[in-house]
Amino acid sequence: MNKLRGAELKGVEWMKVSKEKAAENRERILNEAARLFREKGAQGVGVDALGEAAGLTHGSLYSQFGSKDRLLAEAVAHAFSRFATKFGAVKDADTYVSKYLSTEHRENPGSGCTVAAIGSEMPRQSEAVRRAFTDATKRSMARMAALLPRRRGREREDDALVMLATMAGAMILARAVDDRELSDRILSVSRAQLQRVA
Amino acid sequence: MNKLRGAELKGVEWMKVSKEKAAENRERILNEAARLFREKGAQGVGVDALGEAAGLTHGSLYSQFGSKDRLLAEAVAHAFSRFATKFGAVKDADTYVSKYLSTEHRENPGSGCTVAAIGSEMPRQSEAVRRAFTDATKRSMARMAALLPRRRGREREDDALVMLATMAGAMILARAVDDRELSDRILSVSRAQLQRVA
DNA sequence: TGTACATCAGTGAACGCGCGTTCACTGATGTAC
DNA sequence: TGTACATCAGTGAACGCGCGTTCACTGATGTAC
Repeated sequence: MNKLRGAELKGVEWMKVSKEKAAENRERILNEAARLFREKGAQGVGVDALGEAAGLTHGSLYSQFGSKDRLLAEAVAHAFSRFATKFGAVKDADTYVSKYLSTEHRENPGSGCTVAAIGSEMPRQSEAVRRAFTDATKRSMARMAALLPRRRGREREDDALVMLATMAGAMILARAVDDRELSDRILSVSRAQLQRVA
Repeated sequence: MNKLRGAELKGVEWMKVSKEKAAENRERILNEAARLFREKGAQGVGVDALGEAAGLTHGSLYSQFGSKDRLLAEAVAHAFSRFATKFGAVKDADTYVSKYLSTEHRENPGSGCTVAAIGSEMPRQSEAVRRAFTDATKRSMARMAALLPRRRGREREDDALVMLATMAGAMILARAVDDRELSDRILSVSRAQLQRVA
């Protein structure tokens, strides 16, 4: 029963965690939650599985976050942020599109775009979760707009919004269909069209 | 306890349903399931609620469909089909885009596009459900392609796929964000861009 | 510096609840004669 | 056409299970003196 993987250091059986260790645990919970929610959906993963993935019991989630819903809200923000980091080095829209609409991204929703992974579940989420999602979406828009060479200001943001919608929609469709050929085709024709426009 | 709304005709308390009545019940279950799954997600609605919405008990779902999953598979096909019917009279891509990317559609997921409503839940569904989704997606592609004036054959289908992806992605984003202004903006800029292309 | 003790991250048992599914039963329908 | 009975759509109680949450407890950490 006593797993304690989160605190198994120095070989002792049990050890109350220091503030530093608690902060590490929190980060680990967020990383695993951000992955699991994207892989299995908000309702597809329970508090036991979330705790276990971080090497802790479910009770620790309540110490750190208070409820599953508040963990979800923080995990959504975390997931967006981690995904953005993966694209931090990208300096042009073409590269962004290629990377986003890749088979590598399609096969790995757990480390991928949050919109593509759980976008259609958002209307049914709490206010806190939707606020986190909305704020992150606005940041995505601004980041995408910065990569677009033509236009400026509001119109550039408009273009960024349509690009984000197209990429997310294409990835959702590509992951949803049970036909490899069609899935590949959705990715490649969307890539081609976006790179023609950008 | 004894509700029997599905069979309350002629004022009698109980009456075994005829084959005709059973077929009507089946249709009613499918209509309600197609609505509820789109409104609440595949995991967001249970067999009790599904039965009750059709005026029956959950047991009747098992007589008719055998399991919740098989009902979901049939409901997905049904939902796509009913949505397509709403667009049956549309004769050009511009009108289709306007109707799809409308606030009316955004506010009514239960009678709207299945991709927009539960698209990102599809990768986690059973083979039967995904097959129903995939078949319906192919039909959507063919129908959309038929509305596109330029190009032909495979290239026209390619354009249709990108349009479908953009519309679904835009609707998912517009429904997900907790900011009316941004939501309206996503719809209008996507409409503008698609009508420029089509 | 050493001692006494409050703090609080994490544990694990327990809770009420709703889930999907099973099953014995009901009784009008629909059919065999 | 009339009678006897098999069929089967739908009922409702029961099942085992996993869910999110609560809570008394543990014990090293971190602090007050």
